Amino acid sequence: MLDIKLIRTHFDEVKSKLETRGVNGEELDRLKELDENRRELIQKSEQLKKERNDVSDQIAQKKRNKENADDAIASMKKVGSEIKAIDNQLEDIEEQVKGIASGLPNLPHPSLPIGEDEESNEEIRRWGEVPEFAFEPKPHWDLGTDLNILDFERGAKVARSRFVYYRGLGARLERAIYNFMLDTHISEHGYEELIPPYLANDEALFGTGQFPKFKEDVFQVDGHPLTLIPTSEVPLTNFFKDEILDEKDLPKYFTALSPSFRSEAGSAGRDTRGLIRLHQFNKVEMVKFSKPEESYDELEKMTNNAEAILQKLGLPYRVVLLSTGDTGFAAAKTYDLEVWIPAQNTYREISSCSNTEAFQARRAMIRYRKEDGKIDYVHTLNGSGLAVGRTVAAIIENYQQEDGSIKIPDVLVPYMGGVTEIR
RNA sequence: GGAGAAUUGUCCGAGUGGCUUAAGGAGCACGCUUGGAAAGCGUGUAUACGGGCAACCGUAUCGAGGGUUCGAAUCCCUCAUUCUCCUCCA
Repeated sequence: MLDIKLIRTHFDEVKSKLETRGVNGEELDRLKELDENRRELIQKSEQLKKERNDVSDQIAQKKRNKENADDAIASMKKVGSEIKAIDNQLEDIEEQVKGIASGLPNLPHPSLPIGEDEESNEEIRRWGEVPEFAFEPKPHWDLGTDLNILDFERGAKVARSRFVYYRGLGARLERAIYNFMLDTHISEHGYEELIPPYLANDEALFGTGQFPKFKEDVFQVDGHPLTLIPTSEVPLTNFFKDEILDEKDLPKYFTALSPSFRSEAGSAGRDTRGLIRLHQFNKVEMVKFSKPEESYDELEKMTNNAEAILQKLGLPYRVVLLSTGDTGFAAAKTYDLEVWIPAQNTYREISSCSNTEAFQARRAMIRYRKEDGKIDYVHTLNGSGLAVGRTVAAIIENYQQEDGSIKIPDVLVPYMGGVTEIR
């Protein structure tokens, strides 16, 4: 959610910035009109309430003195119904204001390249050597199926398409990877580990920005006001929902492993094979709560934390700064980490690190008290560190050998009980 | 799932329709006192929204949302959470 006062005072600036993100300017004109209307009604209503409070005191006084107060009571009866009428109108307008305001994306940070989509994204840096194979590299779904460590057919049989079973050393590899990731973040990067709820209520999903606009992307539990989390960003960020933190407790870092559930409505036909786009996948998430003035430093550090995982795993990747049009709803600035996928001869997203500034904090009411006693919204950041399934895919493909076996990256060998390859 | 009790400010806690602008206490901050500290005394101590350059003023908030009333922390309804007992369960 954007600051309504900012929209009020810097209207044209906000409007043109949001237009770079594909927002229709007319919506903002309407919002401005509603906001003015709203403030007028608030003043009317509050003035009448003051009158009612004052006269009620007088009535109480008279009653105590055993005097007659019928006239005052009669006139307050009228004021009461006036207040009710105005408040009803106000409620209606506030609903409309919230309807528009909660659907507006965050303002883009000035450093973003301006553009409609991923075509305008800017590559920041590359790391690692893209492997040269003396043979035709196979896609991970063929390698995984042949090695009997991934079973997509049975996943589809028991659930539906886009679900998978990991088997044997495949399951162990997944577990090795996420344990390695969590251990690295908690012991080298200063994060506190959480195991969060995997279902969240509507308020939490509103807080991080999935609701009300992106309901079709998630799985909701029939008969319960709960949704399967599409990312543990939801329970991690909402951990401090409605709380006022102390400045000395900032920055605060959380990490968690969780499954993520996504309906993938609208992605029919894309990545239909393999581990890249499933309805359920494991992800190690990083979330930070930061003072506003430090949040962009924290974003760089968080991105580096995610990169450290790829580097230790020896997976080549590049860092991409998303354009205004490609940046997600809640984010002011996002770096994507894209890992090399040999069989597709391209880089594919494996992490996304964002600073949402106060956008989520305002929705979830996460604030902090400064040294001087003043209260302000924190900045929240989130990033994948990393998507575990896609990491498995990247390892299978980048570490494949001519005979179809997979070499295990050195850092994972201890987590694999000494296993150095899968064959 | 069934029965009962509870939810008040930073914390504890009083408060069954109007002298409650939420008593009292603790904590915290500042001041007085002191050689210094403790004790004592005094003052202050929430959040949101609206108005105002500001000082400040107004409105709302006693778990949440509705309702009754001129007026609700207080009465009524719905819901959430916590605790106790039963049931079930890993």
